[in-house]
Amino acid sequence: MIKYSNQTRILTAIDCIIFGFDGSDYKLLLIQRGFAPEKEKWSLMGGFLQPSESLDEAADRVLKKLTGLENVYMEQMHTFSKPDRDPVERTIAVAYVALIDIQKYKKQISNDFHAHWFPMNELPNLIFDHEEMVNMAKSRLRYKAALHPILFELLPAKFTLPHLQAMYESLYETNIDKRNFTRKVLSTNMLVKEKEKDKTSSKKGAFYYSIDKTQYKDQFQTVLNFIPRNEMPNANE
Amino acid sequence: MIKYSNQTRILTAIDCIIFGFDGSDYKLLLIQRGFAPEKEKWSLMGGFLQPSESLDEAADRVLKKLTGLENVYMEQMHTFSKPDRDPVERTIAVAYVALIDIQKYKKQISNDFHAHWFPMNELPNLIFDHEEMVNMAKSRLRYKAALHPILFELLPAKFTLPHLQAMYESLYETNIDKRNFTRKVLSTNMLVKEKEKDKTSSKKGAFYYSIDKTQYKDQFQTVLNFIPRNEMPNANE
DNA sequence: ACAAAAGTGTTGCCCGTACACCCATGA
DNA sequence: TCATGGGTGTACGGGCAACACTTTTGT
Repeated sequence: MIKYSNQTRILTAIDCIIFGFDGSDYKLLLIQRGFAPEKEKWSLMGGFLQPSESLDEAADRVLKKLTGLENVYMEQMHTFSKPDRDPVERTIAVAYVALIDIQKYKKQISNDFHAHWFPMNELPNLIFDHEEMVNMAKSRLRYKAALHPILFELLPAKFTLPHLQAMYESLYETNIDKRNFTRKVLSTNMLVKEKEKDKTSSKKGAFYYSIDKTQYKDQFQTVLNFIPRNEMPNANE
Repeated sequence: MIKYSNQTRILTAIDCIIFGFDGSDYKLLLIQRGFAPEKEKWSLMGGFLQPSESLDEAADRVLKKLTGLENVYMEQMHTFSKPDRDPVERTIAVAYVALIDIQKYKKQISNDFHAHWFPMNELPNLIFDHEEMVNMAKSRLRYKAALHPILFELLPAKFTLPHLQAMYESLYETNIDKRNFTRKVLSTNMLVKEKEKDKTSSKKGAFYYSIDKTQYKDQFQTVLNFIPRNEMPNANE
């Protein structure tokens, strides 16, 4: 087969920005690079695009290799391309953002990569342009979560309303009135009240809720309003 | 310098989805390919990423080559990567969306590419996965324009309120109450009323307005509400 | 004079916000 | 019994949508 002539072929990398929420803080899953350059420095989990796979497949593969998880919420964010972003040789990097239930991950931890969950405000220095990727991902998450129920992807199967609210309050660094928040969230019909309570964080105990997946899917695209108008973030682009 | 070993290097293309608005219809600028494969078929304007440029620079270069325009509103949309999307050899394509004032373009037309503006509902068949790109771009434009004053990028320096309203009505295929629309738009302080009128589309004539660029930049990130709630589009991802 | 498009105000309703007390339980 | 966090209702106000007539001017 004839090829395009006189064009430069370069490497394509995938990097995954993996968010989790532990009940009070957002965390990022980072690895310690096992190969040069920048060996042993902290980095996003990544890999190179292989000949027979699409970028989405590559991202799934990379995420699974690190966490063991499949069918995780993940979407392509942005492609980074500064000519000198990788000092070894020219590489463009397609960044993916994944939101995972931090509990699920804990069971599947693979130690091959020296992975570690870092709280968002205590991130180590990262290699290459990975900090830029993380900053963009944070800003996009804030933007998107203000409009769509995307943060639910970070929750375990059963969670409490205070837990959910803490997740929003932490992301927007604000306090939300719990009566208004509860009313808004429940009015979407996306939550199902369970019979059991979570007694780990109070004496009275807080009822567990779970997601009504049908409602969730139907309403995922809807523009919501869990965040008071004044606290709305800016677009990032 | 040492390179990464055993990894596949592939071509990276840039494709530009170029939107215009002629006063009543949205249009897309397409070219007739001058080289194989699919020679003479209609296609998005594109090119290959060169060794010393970033993707943004490549997109600017490609857009300028076709239209002569610089400093145009353009942003990276998505990277397409199906292994067989280009039959010649594996190529990933980074799609950029540009919004241009169709009047400006007319003066600068470059005939090298047999370019033509097609109305959005009369698009020809496109090569490769370019239709998928266009569909995603349409859907993202609808989403983003419902929240941010991005469509102003399509307007000439002076335009009328009926012109502006037609642009929104066409994109959302809906009728908007002109009293409510005017009030909302003017309340942003982004528009400056000019002294002259446009008499081409009515006997009475409609006042020209222009953009207050300071206000526009300040408010670009704000979440707006020109579109009635019921007509709000869905997210696309 | 009439046709065709531009311009302009008011009302009602709904949604979003502010706000404070009681409940359940373990220690 | 008391301390801790969970759960609930109301009233007010602003913003959004619905709605129709007058103005201008070219023909």
